[in-house]
Amino acid sequence: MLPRRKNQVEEPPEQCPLGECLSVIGGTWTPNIIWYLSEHPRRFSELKDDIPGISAKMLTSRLRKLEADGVVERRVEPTSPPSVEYRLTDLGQELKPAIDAIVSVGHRLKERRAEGD
Amino acid sequence: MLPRRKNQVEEPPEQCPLGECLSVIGGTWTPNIIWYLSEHPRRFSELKDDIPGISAKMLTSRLRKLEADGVVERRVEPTSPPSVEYRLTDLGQELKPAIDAIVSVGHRLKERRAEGD
DNA sequence: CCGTATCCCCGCTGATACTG
DNA sequence: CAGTATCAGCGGGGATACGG
Repeated sequence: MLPRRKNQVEEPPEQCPLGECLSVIGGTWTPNIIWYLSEHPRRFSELKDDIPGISAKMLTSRLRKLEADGVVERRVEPTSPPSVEYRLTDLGQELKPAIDAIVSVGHRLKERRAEGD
Repeated sequence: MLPRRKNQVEEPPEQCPLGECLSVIGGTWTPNIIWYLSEHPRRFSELKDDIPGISAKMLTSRLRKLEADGVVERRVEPTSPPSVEYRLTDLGQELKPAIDAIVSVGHRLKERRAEGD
């Protein structure tokens, strides 16, 4: 039988660029990574240690995507034990207000639920 | 007048409640739905028409989840042609700053890419 | 008009083992 | 230390058909 080909749905014209930003910060671990990097640059293992539960694979995956999105810069220190530092780019810094806003409302959501909404 | 908010103390080693909020606005269509409802209440068909490409299934699914999250209220008008109106709750309104911040940075991401990033 | 039910693809994510 | 490779599972999301 013929392999059923998924209908190619054309991208819906986004009225507002919400998808643009959420495709950047929308992953499971991504916002946490950005949040930690927004404080200061960190090395791979530091991030892995700061974010309990994340696997090396996912951390790599997310960092690579963030690099591709131009929000994170990867800097290799050619020391004898190799060390790689990640930091937010200028563009990445612009995500901070959005992250902060999300954190803020996130707190209220938790409070609301704690109150037995 | 708003009651004075809790002091923003720095978060303990606990992770920031990004997931709390992103689990609410993190769906593919969810932010758009919230965005449109933040302007004014809309009916089911209006939303479906305003958001090109969304299926009834997803619209229902997202609206039900937003209801469960307490950010959207469903109001049935018992008219002869049945009509259902959705609107943001008070809690839902609190998401607007986050949405706005995301929209804002979303614009910059688009601009940045348009510049031949 | 306002949904529900079903099927199915595919990308995200985890676990584990391996490399420079 | 900083990753890569591979297998496997789950759940989001789309298409279609049907119900109130």
